[in-house]
Amino acid sequence: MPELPEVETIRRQLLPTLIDRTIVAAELRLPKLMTKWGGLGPEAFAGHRIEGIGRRAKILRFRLSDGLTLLVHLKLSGQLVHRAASGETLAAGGHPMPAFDAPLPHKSTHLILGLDDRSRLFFTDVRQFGRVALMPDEAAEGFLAAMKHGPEPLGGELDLATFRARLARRPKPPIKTLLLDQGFVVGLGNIYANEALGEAGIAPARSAGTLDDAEVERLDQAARATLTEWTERLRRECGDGFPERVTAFREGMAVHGRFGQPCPACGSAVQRIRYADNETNYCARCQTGGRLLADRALSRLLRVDWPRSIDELER
DNA sequence: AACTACTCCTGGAGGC
DNA sequence: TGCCTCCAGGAGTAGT
Repeated sequence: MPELPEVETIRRQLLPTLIDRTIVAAELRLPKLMTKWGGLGPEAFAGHRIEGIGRRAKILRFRLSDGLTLLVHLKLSGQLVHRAASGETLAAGGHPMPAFDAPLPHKSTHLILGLDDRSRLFFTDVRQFGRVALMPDEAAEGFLAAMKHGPEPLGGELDLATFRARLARRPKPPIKTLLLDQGFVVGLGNIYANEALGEAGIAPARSAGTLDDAEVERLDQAARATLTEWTERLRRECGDGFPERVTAFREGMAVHGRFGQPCPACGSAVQRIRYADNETNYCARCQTGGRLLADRALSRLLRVDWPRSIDELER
């Protein structure tokens, strides 16, 4: 569930409470958490100070003293909670289950880092998809480079020319599939890809190559704007005391998770299709790009549930 | 080479 | 109440 806005928000939450803390102990309760990505074992944590927290794509990158890097990917259900010795939650983010104020460690807490002020950082992940790796800096750089991530949408790395050029290289796949591909552009997951397509008014099943110049420009704008706006919104929503809202907050979405509810723009029911292994919500009236028939033919192949109202829309 | 389908997991929701 | 099935959805990998 955590996509770029959530991961970026967690990074900002954790930074002030973890910076300059030294790790004094580590307890790894689920070995595969650290073996899937390779790197050093949990015994290598002790004695290293946290000097910074960065981010590449959806991966948190902790810079540790003595040339070590800690990589953390929350995947679908990972969560990080920083608790003071008193039990007070100092910072938290990621999947909101278990609740951020629940007793820790939880049965799904897989890694606990003890810090020099007796606070602790808990990594909890009920579905065990998350990954943690501790590596020398150069190894971490190589590891990240091998992932061949696309450009970062926040911070100016992605612009219209770049977006257009990358799109032109892959004209065939459905545009939604491209947006989800971290090699195309990083940061978008199912939620924000749905929202970006909604904002741009482009049907998710269209082949990328069918987008005209204006649509490409709208999508480029929408992708960056969606991620930027939600990052800011989460930051504001978090404020100083509501970290549980980092991922729980979903009010204000136009199409994602709103199957059957009225599209905020035109009022027709938000539709649902399934492909690329996930659920896509979109408004069939606003997001056609004038290619409704082509979309419908494609979507039959993709086991789409078309609404009865679609025939009315075509008239 | 370029896509798509499957896989990793478990808790919660909904049907009966 | 409880059992079953489905669903959530990042991303690596296997298959076509």
